[in-house]
Amino acid sequence: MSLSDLFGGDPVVSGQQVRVEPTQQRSTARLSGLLDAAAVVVDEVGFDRITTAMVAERAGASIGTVYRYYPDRVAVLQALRERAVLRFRQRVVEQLKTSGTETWWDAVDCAITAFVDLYRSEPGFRIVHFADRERAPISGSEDLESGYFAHQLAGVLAEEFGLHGGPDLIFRLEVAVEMADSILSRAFHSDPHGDERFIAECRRVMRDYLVGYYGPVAASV
Amino acid sequence: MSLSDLFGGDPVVSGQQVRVEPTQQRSTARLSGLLDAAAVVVDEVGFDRITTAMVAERAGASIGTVYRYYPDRVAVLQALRERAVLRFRQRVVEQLKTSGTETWWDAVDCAITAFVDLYRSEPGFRIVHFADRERAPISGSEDLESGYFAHQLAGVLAEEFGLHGGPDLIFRLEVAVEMADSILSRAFHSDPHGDERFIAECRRVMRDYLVGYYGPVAASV
DNA sequence: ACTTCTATGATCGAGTTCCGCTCGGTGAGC
DNA sequence: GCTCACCGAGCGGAACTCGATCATAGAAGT
Repeated sequence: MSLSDLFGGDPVVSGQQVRVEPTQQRSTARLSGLLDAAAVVVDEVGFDRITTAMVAERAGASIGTVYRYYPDRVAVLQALRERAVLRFRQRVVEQLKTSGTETWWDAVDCAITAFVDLYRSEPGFRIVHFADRERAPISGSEDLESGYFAHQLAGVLAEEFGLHGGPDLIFRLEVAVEMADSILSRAFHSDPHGDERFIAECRRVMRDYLVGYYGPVAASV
Repeated sequence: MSLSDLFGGDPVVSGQQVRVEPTQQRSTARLSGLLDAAAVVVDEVGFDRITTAMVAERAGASIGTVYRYYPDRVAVLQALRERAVLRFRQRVVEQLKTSGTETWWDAVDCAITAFVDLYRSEPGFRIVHFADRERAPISGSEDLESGYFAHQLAGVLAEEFGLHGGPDLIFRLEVAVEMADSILSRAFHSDPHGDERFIAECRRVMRDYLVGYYGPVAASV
């Protein structure tokens, strides 16, 4: 169970994301082009002022092309969100490899950093956010992005740093992810670069919360 | 500065909420009837599948009536949210009066309880949530519901329980409110009655977080 | 290899449907 | 009778469809 396995792959949440999987080369470019356009437009006009026509025009495509790939307006934004989350995971993996990761806190800290970077660099992410509660299926915990991510992170922390795994760890991590997401969302609400006070407080809260259960960082079990 | 002053009144956020303030008796009933209908419908079909026609029909009114009171579709949902938040404040005041409130923690605990009650009893609140980040003005902290509420709560805690007031207290309370909102949202996502594990964890997190800054509950100051 | 040739993927955009919202006309309250 | 409240057909615009048209990959022929 490598890091790439844990953090790669499709999110569980995705209903049928695209109507037709593109096979030709140009269409793959179209698809990502549509999402790029959607990202820019959603940043400019907001979540519910965005129209399919805007996205199409910005991407240099026609309306029909948008609907070839996405069943409706919101599906486009959902896809945008999912792509961003995928990039988040990749960034976490990247940072876990490069920076020396010795304790479980280093890993969590990496995730927070990646999250912040994502908010800063990914257009539209401020709007679509990390988890979409609205149209997630109302069943198990893993159907939520936070739950899914918590699940994965629990795997890493248990395997790589010997934290005691199991449902308790997953539960606490899900709580942690929810908290981090909300504080960081707040940090970026009024400040495109992220209010450092909230970001710092987020790290502190995460650390205190998890240390409370899993002991000081230095002597992780 | 009494409790009722602090928690009553209109939220700062509200743009023009209603177009015309109703003067006759029946129209007041219509207005709340519209919100009741909106609450039920939004629970059934979700935030962006709800149509003004649905609300009108469910309330036994016509389209025109909806638009007499609310400028657009989202304003209805915003009004629904604001009414719910108002009820929340009233509930907090009520509980602060009835249950013996001796320490600052009692007050915070009351707020959490009221929040949980609100999620349980207020239709549509699961969907419209506590704070509406999307269309809140992007400026100061008090423009957000969480910031506004934190501000008020800070006033109470400082005045009534002698906590050291000022911007730091407000900041920490805003972080606390954001965390509580997210954890409780999660608690109610898949369980209409609220997952007790998340609710309990919410209390614990709040307590630990605030105790870290303001000392043990027994010896407040 | 190099060129057709063709099945199918991809694109387009006018047209349809549906929804948000207006407004002039009608009824109810003071 | 004067104003407030209500209605609902109708308008504009956005979501979404669908058959016609173009592009591409890869097979078949030379």
